[in-house]
Amino acid sequence: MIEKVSSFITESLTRLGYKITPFSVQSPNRPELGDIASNVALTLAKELKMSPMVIAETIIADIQDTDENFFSEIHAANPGFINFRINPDYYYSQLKSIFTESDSWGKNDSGNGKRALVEFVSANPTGPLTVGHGRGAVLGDCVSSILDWNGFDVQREYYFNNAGRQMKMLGLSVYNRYLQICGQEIDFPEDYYQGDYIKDIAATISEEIGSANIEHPEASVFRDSAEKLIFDDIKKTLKDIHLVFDSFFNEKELYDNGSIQKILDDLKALDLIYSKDNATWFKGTTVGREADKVLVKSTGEPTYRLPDMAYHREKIERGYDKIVDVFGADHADAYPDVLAVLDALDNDTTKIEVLIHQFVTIYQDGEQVKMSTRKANFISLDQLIEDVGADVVRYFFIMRGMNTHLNFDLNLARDHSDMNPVFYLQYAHARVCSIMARAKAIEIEPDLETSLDILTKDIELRLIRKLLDFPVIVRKSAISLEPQSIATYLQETASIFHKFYAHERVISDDAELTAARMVLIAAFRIVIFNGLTLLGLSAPEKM
RNA sequence: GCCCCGGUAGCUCAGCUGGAUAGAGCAACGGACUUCUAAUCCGUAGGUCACAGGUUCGAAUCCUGUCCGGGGUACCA
Repeated sequence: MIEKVSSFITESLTRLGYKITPFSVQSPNRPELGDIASNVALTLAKELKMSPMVIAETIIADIQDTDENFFSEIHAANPGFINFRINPDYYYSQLKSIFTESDSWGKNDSGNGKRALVEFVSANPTGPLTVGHGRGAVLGDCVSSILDWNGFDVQREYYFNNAGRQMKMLGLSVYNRYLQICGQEIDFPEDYYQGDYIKDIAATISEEIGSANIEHPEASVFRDSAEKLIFDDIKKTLKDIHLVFDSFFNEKELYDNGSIQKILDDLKALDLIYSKDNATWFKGTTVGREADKVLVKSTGEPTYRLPDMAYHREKIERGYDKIVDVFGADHADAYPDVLAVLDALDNDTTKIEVLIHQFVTIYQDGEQVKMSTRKANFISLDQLIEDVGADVVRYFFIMRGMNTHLNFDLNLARDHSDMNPVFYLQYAHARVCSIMARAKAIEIEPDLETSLDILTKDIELRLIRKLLDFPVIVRKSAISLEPQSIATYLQETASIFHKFYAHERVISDDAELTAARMVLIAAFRIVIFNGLTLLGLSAPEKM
């Protein structure tokens, strides 16, 4: 609809010989002004040295010439806006197309089947997923769905590293707990993993092997069992939050296939690395970065940056058209180095889009809970899901913009009452299903042959217009990659429906009106269902 | 010090590629269940959009500076 109005204006400008400058076409805040408004005359005023109102009138006169009964009214308003009123017949016909398209209403093919890779979570198997991981998990999943709805061929990938220093520490942490279980009095080192899950793993190992490995801190059983048990736990958590990855990528591959070495070789060929203090440094400063960074430590181990670089190059080489990374704010400083190196190595980094989400702060009983995998006190994502359910967790994580700090009030989330905004959406769906079930029982079903021009009440037209916005919202979300916009839209749409419900009856003695409203609510059900589905939320038929 | 995010109603936050009178939920107060689900709806009240400049016909939105809060600034990931 917006596109349609937009092209009417553009055609008119061309006919009038006006220069085509960027202008807005949107629905105004105040509905009484019109269905669609444009500022085109205001933007042209300076260029044409004419009064905006005069320009507006000129354009209106010209547009009316090409009118195809699409507009019911066009008028100019101070200081120079053009307000359009759309013929309700257009809305009625569009409403029916919602019904026809059903499950695919809202989808578009602007992605044109291009391949997109979304990398997220990517937690190493050193402990259970935290609430912080949860935000990235849900965000990444919803972003993937958004791209999917916009016609991309999407792959969800989890990147992990099961080697290196962190894993070594994990093995030793388990070993030390194992010693304690075997009855030895030792001081558990402060910089080891403190969580209770380490004790559980140690206990499991002790049951299997007894005290056989007391003398063998380096025995692979500690590290390997820990990795396996923790990864199993992570995968269970992902499943519980209804998240399915298409691929898990092990950093080890990058060593095995030589791509890490290749980054170093290529950088060396470009004279972008040097040795200092027995370590290998990247010349960040010569490519515009603030500081040089170590890529290979004096111990010979790479820092995390190096495999990240190799991994991103690998992703580009795999041929994706769009590569999305979802990181927590703690990674914000790392990715520019990665991009800088890829740029220097002549890779197309415009394909890479990095989404940074701010931290999650958990409040419990009015008190802030600090989270750290290494320390004992954190609330795992798993516990959270068990507490409040996957739908609530998912919704809480995407209902706020990703770059604001998220205050997650546990007590509120646990509250299964009307405080919980997820239920507002789900209740709207359950309600509409209930009406439809009731209607079906008396053999009334939505019928596309129904004449809809009886739907003239303000609340009905508001609802129709809102429903028709859904594809626009989906399309916009592909640009912002911000699932919150979908959530906000659904809240607004559900609100209009609830108001409609409270004031008007669907099933009544008026057969004509009943039939028309059946089409309306069937269309609403499709929109709310599709929106919930897009966000990975369930759409219950009863509550 | 430097970098990144944020500062909008009592609280949690929308709105931010500039548009017409700044919105929602919760909390407060007052109403609506013999009715298709009251997990809902209606009403009242609540604002120097952190502050100061600037750009513009027009700024919560863009620019600069200041203040406050969070995060980052490792040969940890």
